[in-house]
Amino acid sequence: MSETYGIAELAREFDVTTRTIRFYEDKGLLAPLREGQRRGYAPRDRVRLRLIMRGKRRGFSLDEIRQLIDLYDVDPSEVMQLRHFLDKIHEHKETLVGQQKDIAETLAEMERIEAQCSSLLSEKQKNPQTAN
Amino acid sequence: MSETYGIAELAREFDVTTRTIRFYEDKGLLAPLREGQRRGYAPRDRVRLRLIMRGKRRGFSLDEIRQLIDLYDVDPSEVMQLRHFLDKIHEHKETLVGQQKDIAETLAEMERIEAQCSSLLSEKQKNPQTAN
DNA sequence: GGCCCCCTTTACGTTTACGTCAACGTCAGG
DNA sequence: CCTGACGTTGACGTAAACGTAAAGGGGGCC
Repeated sequence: MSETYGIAELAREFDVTTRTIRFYEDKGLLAPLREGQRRGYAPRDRVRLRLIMRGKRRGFSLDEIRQLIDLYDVDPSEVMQLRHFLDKIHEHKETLVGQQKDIAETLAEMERIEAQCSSLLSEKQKNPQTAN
Repeated sequence: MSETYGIAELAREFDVTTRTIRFYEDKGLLAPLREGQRRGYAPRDRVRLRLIMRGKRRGFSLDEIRQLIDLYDVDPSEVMQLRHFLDKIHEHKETLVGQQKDIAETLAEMERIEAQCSSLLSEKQKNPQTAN
């Protein structure tokens, strides 16, 4: 009834080990409820875990990820330094835009190589004997 | 006259230590010339190093990065398995597209938070006394 | 009761990506 | 000749991010 997930459940859903999930808790990335001894994961923990995975895919360290999660987590009604908060958001946005540029460049190069390569392939299929 | 860089020179340019550069060589990511005992880095090595840094920023392991560099490095006239090569490119492209999506999502959320936050800020500036 | 499954903590092992230190060669300048 | 900057290899150290094994509690069910 309490609408919480077990650790194994969560682990299966995100395709990680329970060890990993506990490790994240150790590092302050997750903070599940305790039902007696057991951990109880609420929907918000699932959201957090999703954020963690997304961060990892982009190569952030767990430490960086924790800071980012904290951005999501701030209760705006209690924020003392809204400006400072906005600054951090701006910073992160710039990082993201930089990464987008990086990726776009790489993608462009990939497609250049790809085109060059597949034209070569079709050429070989026409006259397989021709060296050079 | 030989147009090569010293290791320290390169290290300064990319803001890494010489140790790091030698480490990359150990891992097969760089292959500088040898001038006697010393390493001589040609422009192509600089290009490689730039690729390495870009890969790292996106969270790829050195091993993955080596494979990607090899993609750039293949001499098309000697490629035996063009198809396999194209497959790898496709794979990598999909990873990149996935990352783009990740970033786009995050950016959207950042802007949502930002808007919400800055509207709160302007509200507080109008009547600073009002709690809640 | 016996078995299975899920959960717990503690603790040591592993891989990656370097840092750090030792011990030594080499060459230019004073 | 001495110092100092720069270079070399080799070996050991370390932080991050888990894996893995040990040792055990608790519940369900047949």
